[in-house]
Amino acid sequence: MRETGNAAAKSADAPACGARPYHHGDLSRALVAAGRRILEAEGPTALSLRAVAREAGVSPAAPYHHFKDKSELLDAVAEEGWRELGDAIAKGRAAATDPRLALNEIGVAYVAFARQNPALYRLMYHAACNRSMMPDKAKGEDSGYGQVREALIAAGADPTDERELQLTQIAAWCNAHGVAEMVGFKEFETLKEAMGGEEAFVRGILRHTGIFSRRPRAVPD
Amino acid sequence: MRETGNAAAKSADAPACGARPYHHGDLSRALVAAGRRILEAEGPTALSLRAVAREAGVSPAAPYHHFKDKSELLDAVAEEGWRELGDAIAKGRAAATDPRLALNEIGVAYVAFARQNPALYRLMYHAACNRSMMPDKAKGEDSGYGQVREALIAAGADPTDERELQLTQIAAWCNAHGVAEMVGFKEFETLKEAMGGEEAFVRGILRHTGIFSRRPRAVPD
DNA sequence: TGTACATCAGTGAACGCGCGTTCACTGATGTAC
DNA sequence: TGTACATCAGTGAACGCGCGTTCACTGATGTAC
Repeated sequence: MRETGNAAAKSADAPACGARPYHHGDLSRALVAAGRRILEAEGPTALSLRAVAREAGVSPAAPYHHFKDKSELLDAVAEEGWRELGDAIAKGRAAATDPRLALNEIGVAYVAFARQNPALYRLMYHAACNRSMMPDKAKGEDSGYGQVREALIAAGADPTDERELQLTQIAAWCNAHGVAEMVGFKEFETLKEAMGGEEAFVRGILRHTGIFSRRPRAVPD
Repeated sequence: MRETGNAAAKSADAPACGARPYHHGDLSRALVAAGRRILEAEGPTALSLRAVAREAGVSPAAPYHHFKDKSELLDAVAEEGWRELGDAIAKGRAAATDPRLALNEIGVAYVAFARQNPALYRLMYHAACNRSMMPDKAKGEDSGYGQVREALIAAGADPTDERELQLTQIAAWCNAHGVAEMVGFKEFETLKEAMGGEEAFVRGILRHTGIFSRRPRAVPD
């Protein structure tokens, strides 16, 4: 079942060697990757510990050398998701020429990520629901959440009014989450096509949620 | 296990009789109710067909006389949820004195419902994800979705621009969904308390999502 | 009003399944001397 | 450089579990005559 002639597993901290060692070398990482593959291909209900081990070509007991239990493995998958979401947002933000439009691009990037990884996104949401909202790494400046804050300030939000800033930040995040989860509904298919595709549709919705098209000061829209 | 001396099951279409008949009389309804109870008490993972039958005091095979399979039963539970959400929204809408504020009250009522029935709300969302967005009953004028549309028009939205109206309607729904799902995050606990409770917090977020505090024409906020 | 019988809505035992987790084990690795 | 040994990271068989669903059954109901 195990193909020993495979490409070498790439390890980050263990010394990288040419041939895949008997001891997998980076099973921890491989399991997370396998989890993502299952998530994308077969959906969240198929994401069992046994399935992940199977997908990674390893016995069902092997994961226990790397994760305390199933939920710890799932957390690791979710954490990778948060990291990637942060990257996607950074990319979207960088693509905006005018800082006032950055927030809008962040929204589009957020929704796009969730749509491209729907099952992963659900898992991330669930992981965030329990314990803290997001893993610590997703709270720093370069996290998606942190970037929204910076983009808001860059767009003209008052950085001295902490409460208002936080509320706006939360509202933006809620909006993006809502759009991300609902944009795939079949009900919207007709309108989506009439508008020339999903991205245009998403932009249309975001445009209506005030916050993403916020201007520095009240300006008639 | 079955207590035959119980209060009579109340049946809507079968002739109501004093003592609970051997044939349950309204098992279909009782199963849906049992499903809701499990959902609220033990969460969505506990919602198995067997658990529902158990909760209803009936053998695991009994539900098959009323529902094709598990998912049909779950759909019935979700549909009841959509009906109740519609009612909750109507109540919130009616509570607003000024039609311009109705949309805001709808948002608050929506979020409150989702927060009071979190597991049911998730189930509803899932049921809507597949098949059509919501059961047919949830699309009429008195459905939550339909009411948002009317409230928008009452608040001054242009009823002749169908596309814009639809986009606004969708945006409002997305916003409410996003807030409903994220407002419970532990991360927000501090801010929530500082604002004097969850409702104030929710109103604060909704106020920032333009759409719920929309005025007939552009007015500085 | 009484009886025969079809139909309905239950029962409870059984099926096969995949799951999370544990266990004693073993092969490979790396370190001390 | 060679050997002994502790440690690490796998194996595979087994556990008990609850699940969805099927099955032959049976008790209650309602209708025809």
